[in-house]
Amino acid sequence: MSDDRSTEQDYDFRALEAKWGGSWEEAKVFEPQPGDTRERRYVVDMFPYPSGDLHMGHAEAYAIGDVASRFWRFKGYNVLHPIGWDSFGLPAENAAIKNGTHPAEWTYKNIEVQAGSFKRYGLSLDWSRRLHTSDPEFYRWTQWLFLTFFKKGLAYRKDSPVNWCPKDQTVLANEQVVDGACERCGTLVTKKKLNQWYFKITEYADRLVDDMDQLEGHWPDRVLLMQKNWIGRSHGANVRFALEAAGDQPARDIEVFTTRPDTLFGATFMVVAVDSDLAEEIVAPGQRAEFEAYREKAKAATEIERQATDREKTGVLSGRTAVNPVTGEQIPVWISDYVLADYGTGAIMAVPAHDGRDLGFAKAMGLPVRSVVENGDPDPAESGEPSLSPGTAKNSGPLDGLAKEEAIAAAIRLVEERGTGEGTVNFRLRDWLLSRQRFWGTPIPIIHCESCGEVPVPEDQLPVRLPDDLKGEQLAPKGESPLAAAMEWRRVSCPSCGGEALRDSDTMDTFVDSSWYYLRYTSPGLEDAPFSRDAVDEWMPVGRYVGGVEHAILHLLYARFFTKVLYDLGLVGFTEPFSSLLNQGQVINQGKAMSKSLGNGVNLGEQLELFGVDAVRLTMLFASPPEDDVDWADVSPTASSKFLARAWRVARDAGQAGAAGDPADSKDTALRRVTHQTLAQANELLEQSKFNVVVAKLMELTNAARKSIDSGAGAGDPAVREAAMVLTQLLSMFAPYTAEDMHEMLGGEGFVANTRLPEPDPSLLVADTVTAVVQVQGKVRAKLEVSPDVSEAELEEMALSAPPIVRLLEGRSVAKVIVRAPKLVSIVPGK
RNA sequence: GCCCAAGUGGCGGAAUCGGUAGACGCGCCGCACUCAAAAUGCGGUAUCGAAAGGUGUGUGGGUUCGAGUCCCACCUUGGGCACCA
Repeated sequence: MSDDRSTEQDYDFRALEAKWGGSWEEAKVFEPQPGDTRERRYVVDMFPYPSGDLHMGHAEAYAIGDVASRFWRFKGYNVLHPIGWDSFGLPAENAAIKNGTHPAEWTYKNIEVQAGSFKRYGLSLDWSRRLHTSDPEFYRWTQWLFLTFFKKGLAYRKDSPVNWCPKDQTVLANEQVVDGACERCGTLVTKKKLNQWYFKITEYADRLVDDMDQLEGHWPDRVLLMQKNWIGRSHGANVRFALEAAGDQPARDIEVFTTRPDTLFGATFMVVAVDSDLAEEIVAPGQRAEFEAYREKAKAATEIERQATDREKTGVLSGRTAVNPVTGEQIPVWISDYVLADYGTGAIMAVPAHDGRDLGFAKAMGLPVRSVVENGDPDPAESGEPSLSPGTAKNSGPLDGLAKEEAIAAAIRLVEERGTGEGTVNFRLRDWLLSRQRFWGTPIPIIHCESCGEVPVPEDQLPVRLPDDLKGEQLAPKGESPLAAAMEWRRVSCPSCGGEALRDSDTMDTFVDSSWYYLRYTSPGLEDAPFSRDAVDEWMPVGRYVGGVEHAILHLLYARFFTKVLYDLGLVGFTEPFSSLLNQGQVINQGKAMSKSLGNGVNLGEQLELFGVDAVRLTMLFASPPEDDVDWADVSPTASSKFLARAWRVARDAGQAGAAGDPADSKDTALRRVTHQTLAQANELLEQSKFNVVVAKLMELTNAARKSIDSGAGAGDPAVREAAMVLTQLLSMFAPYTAEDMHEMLGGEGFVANTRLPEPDPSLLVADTVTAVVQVQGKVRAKLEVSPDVSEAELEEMALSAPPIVRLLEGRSVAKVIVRAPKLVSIVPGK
């Protein structure tokens, strides 16, 4: 039994961090070099927002990206792994208002703090490509891209009721409204009619769904599913119902969208959304007073109330009658708030027998219910439950007897022949509202001219810079952008007619910035374009994109949309930006998200002080698979520290023993096997991002090497040296400081980060004996040590003659023997 | 309400294809070193049983020589969507 603490020199993470800190950046270890022709790989971590210093969540996310990046470097790829900051956004503005300063002050101060922490954290980043979205050199190109979209007709302005956050005093995208409240501050969102800028993302809805095929298996299934549901593509038909003339109101059509045209014969009334223009247009004079009262009531209901799906249905008669185009029946047209104005056409045909909501309304208003699907369900008119099971059409004239899918097709043909409708596709997705009435964002580069309308700022006048003399209170929200009041900044001459004109005073949603930042990394400092086509095509798509699931829809959908538009414009040669996505879990504490109010926050800086960078990184990665949450209360950075010290001592001892010679000559083939198997397994596990298992394998390798040093071949054996070197390389992905020191102690040249992983020796991957299991009736009854290339016949023979088996089978016949050489024999005894 | 994912020791978690369940670590127990402790090292640790042996991957069923893994139903937890016609 030996004690490996015998030398006075011992593991000291503080000394290591001091010794190796900054050396990688100085030596440009992680900067791709021009002219490097090796295959490229691109690793991007979702860039941080500069609020305060890095926290535990960052520590996990960036550790994950770092292992991926270092692994590819070890495999010999030319790897790009950049960093930047998502540095526009509200918190900077709120801080500026509070402190009477400009948002840039707070922003860039925080960025410097975070950059320092990133460097300390030992990440393999290329610092030369660093970007900040709030830099004019960056947002100049955000503006250029906006104008490019604008010229293509993909950016437009319209008046519409928008989500408005009364606290933040800004509009919100649909995606930023959660349960009727502002995603950021939790205030209940109200509707406000405003003139706003939109990106026409709906034009790409089909491709955003279809191109997910490319991502299947490379993105988490749930993210793809969430996007699919969010886009909400549904196939169906638009059907026009003739609205009869009444008084001096002329006849016209009401168009509805339905996914169930097969139930058209069961449409016994229609419903128009109360807040739609259509309701306003068609309501009969006699019903107007009642309608307006109802509309006021509906408006007063909060979004939460309106969305409660189980509340009693309400509505008023429009006083008008429509004609069911297939039955010729006259049916009443109702107005209700259960129909959405901004989905489909804002009006529906109601088939109460086969739709729960329509049935609820029919029951409330005493309207007829007619079943048109034969499916064995009880009659909804009596049961009060909608009949939803698939079946065959009935009471439906020409459709009778057809199964659901055929009936749908036949119904579409029917309305198409009669010119009263057609098959169509509808989406839940709405256009992306991108303008914000706030200061700290990319100014929208449009000039409004009385005579010329919306005029793009000429390219040579970009960027439209934010004024830097607005401070503190001047930035306070007033319901319109703080820029609106900066008349000196706004007043310009029209680029088209030279007359007096005003700049657009809104800024862009920061998701516009993050929709293309990963492209800019490929072309740092480029002055005449946002990125070079050659550079993006060389690096893109991103081979490993790491970030939280909270961006499953928003950011990732927008970035995919941008990429498709840029592809159509010929600016990039690919249609999907991120070919592989990894969602890391959260770092929590005691089963709950860390928060000030719970008082369970863990401070990253403190953890780094206590245990060191390497131990914290290792703890994060060993705790669980990267996509699972890490509960800091369940893990032990102390244990990581101990392991690192053990590993470090292995390298120290091997280094001090000064081993020389070919590992192939070592007698310690057991250790060599472990080394090469670890190498092979680590390769496979890293490919699958199973970092926690890789760490377990490294612990086993460390233990095996320790054993050889203490009670085997000894520290001077070349097999020990080999083990120590492989350990050092693999460990460097997780614990870069410790590993650089181990590399040096082992007499390695330069940085371990610059080495390549050796190929495992295939002859060492097969053991000289394997344990074969003998099962009787599925239970393990004997184990045999056999050669890995034992024949099936031999193995069967050995199994049947093994004493425990012979004993068990005494007096019984053998019905069947299944042999899977060399691992298993399964015996089925007869009666 | 609809859709999805996951349930494995005291804990975090392992387990290519259906083939020895519980790797690795934490915690705990014991031992060595020490005056003692810390640190370090070594050993043990699913469960019932003295042992032989039995039982065990949320529950109940099924397929199979063999199921943590596949199928069906259910329970629980987490997530997404939520009057989207």
